Parts: sequence; C-alpha cells; structure tokens
Amino acid sequence: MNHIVTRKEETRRRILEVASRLFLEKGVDGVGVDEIMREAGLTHGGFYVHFPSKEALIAEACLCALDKTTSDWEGIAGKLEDDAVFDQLLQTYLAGDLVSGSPTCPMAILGPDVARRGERVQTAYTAKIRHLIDFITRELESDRAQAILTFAALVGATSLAAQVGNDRALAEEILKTTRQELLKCRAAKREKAATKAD
Amino acid sequence: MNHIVTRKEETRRRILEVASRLFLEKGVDGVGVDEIMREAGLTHGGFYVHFPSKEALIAEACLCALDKTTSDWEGIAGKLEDDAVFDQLLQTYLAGDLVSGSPTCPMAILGPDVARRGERVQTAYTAKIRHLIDFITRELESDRAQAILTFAALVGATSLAAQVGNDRALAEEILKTTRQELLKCRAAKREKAATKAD
DNA sequence: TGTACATCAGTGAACGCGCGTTCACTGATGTAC
DNA sequence: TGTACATCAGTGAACGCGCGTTCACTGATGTAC
Repeated sequence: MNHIVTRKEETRRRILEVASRLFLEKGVDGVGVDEIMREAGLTHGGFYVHFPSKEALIAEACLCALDKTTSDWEGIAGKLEDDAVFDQLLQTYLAGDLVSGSPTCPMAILGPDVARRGERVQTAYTAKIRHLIDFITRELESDRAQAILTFAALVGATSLAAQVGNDRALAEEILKTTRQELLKCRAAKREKAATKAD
Repeated sequence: MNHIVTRKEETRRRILEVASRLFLEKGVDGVGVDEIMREAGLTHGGFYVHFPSKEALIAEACLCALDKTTSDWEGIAGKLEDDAVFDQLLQTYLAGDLVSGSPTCPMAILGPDVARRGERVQTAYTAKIRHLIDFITRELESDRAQAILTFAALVGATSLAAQVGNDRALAEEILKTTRQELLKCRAAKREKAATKAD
C-alpha cells in the first residue's frame, strides 16, 4: 500500500489543527468537542472515529502546538549568530500576541494544563522542550545558560503580556524591554568573551 | 460598631485561602465548589452565603494568590541591593516548586486563566502586576529594564519547570541556570555603570 | 441570671444544564465480478 | 463499462454524570426583657 493521504487522515489532521488553535485561544477546558467538530465542518459524533477521548485529543493537540513553534524556530537555523536575525526572532515571537491577537507561545498558555495532565503527555512534551533548548543552545554559539535564560524570559514575557492584556501599554513595555535586555545580555557576554580571548 | 472579626468573616477568609491554594494546585477548572467547601470544613450549600458565584470566588482567589507573592517580596524591601539577599529571593521563589512540591508563582500558573476571565478581574490583576514591577524596579537600583527581565525570567522559568516536572534534572537545570544568569546580568550592568562613572 | 425570640451561617436534598460519550443508522466510496 | 455489495466515515438523537446553583430547613448565637 504505497501511501496516499486518505480522506480520514486529512480529517483527523484538520481536527487536530482546529483543536490546537482553539485550545490556545480559550484554554483546554474552555472548548468542547462539539465546538471543535463544528469548526472542522463536522458533527460531534464523528469525533470518536478519530480519537478515543477528548483527553487523547488534548494530549496530541498540545504536542502539535509545540511542534508548530519548533518548526518556526528551526526555520532560522544557522542564522542566529546574526544579531538582526536573533532580534527578528524575538520580535516575531513576542509580538504575535499583540499584533495578530492570536497567541504564539504554547508553553506560556498551555503550560499549566500540560503540567496537570498524565505522565505520558508530560514526557512527550518534556522531550520537545529539551529539544528546543538544545536547538537554541546550538544556535546561540553553544552558550546553554544564555539559551535557557532567553527561553525562560520569552515564555514569561509572553505569559505576563497576556495577563495584562487589558493594559496594552504595559504589555508592550514588557515585551519590548525583554527583547532589548536579552539582546544586551548577549552582547555583553560576547564582549566579555572577546576580552578574555585577547 | 468597633470592628471585631466575626465568625462569618473568618469563614469567608478560610474559603478564600483554601480556594487559592487548590486553584494553584489543580487549576481553576480542576476544583469544584464542593471540594473547596469540604476542605474548609463546610458543606457546599453554604458557599453562597459568602460569594455570589464560583466565578466571583475565582476572581478574588486569584488576586489573593498574587497578594501573597507580593507580600513575600515586600518582606525584603530595602535589602535587595545586597546580592546575597537578591540571590536568596530568587532561590526561594524558584525553588518553591521543587522543594515543597507546592507551586509558588501564581503568574505562571493562574496567568492563562486570568487572561481569559472578565475585564474587571484582569484590571485588578494588572494593577497588582504593575505594582510588583514598580517594586522590583525601586529595589533593583531603579533599573526598570533589568527588573522586567528578571520578572519575566522568573515567571517563565517557574512555568517551564512545572511543565517538565517529570524530568527533575531538567527542571532543576532551568531554575538554577535562570537564577545564575540573572545574577550575572545584574553584576555585568553594575560593572558597566561603574566603568562609565569613572 | 434566666427565658423567649429573632437572626442568619450553615445543611443537604434536589434541580438542571453542559458536555463527553454512545449507538443505531446513513450514504458515499471503492472493490469484485 | 455497469451492477451488486461491503466498508466505514460521519450523523444526530439520547444518555448520564458532574457540577454550579437553589431552597426549605436547622440549630447555634446573641439580644431584649
């Protein structure tokens, strides 16, 4: 059976996509199977042809959301030593929330939900986060500590910005400042390394 | 009526306390009115003597959780120029998750929930966050940018650590590294300022 | 100090809605001949 | 190419459980006399 994507597979993919989008928007407990299926152009009954339970969908959809982020980042692989590219990455990641209105950081939004879910989901999720940290480390001239700080600051800033979403000015200040400070930290480290090398 | 704390007020306070603890542990949607009241030593029916709805309790309990954090921080007011105290603060805040098993950062955990709730809750919540940022700024020798980065990194690191809770080593690495890097950033800035002053 | 009464925090049974899940059925698709 | 049949993705009514909320009632507390 040389593999063509069947109608069923395509439907399943669509459900996952819709679900991960809605979960990010409204939270895992804020969206029902019914709404997801309707948004995917189907009726709720058909859901169980594709997934054994809502819980199973949640698990897959959360991983799905992370994958999207990962592939965004990997799109700029090998170019991160360029400060402009690094800045662009930060800007895109941090601005998503405010510009498009649609949130972009699954860690900040789904994190607490994932943390409370089953061990299997968490293990898969952890693997992806570890992978992301390794990736940033490699790209950031192998400075793992700086990579972790960057990562944590991005997640935190996105989370905070969403929480103070009412107060646009504060949200923007948090995002912008975080970006600038991360760039400064990086520059300072580089400078220090250069001094030592002399 | 010179004010003594009545039994009713005391009960209400207890409900709030239990609620904010349970919400942090299991998430806002993971705890029922029934469980909260039982934990407070009452039956569910009495809940409505104190709050008009679960939604109202959620709003108050989230603010309550933030207040606890705020007062923790304010406990070390005026002593933060001492690096050892700063380090201690970071350590306490970041270690809470792992050492006691009970999470300590309401922003990281309740953030997404708050972000999706009504405008009034969000406004009150925002005011408290703004207050916290102002406080750290004042304490951190008036460097607001550094304060925001610190704050974002703390929230992000706590959130990430909870998400990878399965993998203790990774969680600890994230927390420890974030703490060390924040200290380094601060030292670097101070050094730079000193150089300029010369 | 003791008795009658009013108040009201708290009880627990009951209600009803939302939502995850099930199931008998349908109708489109693809295969066998 | 056309017909009969099997498969199975998808339908939508129905179920049942959990949980937020209501309500008639209780019994402890505090006040009036």
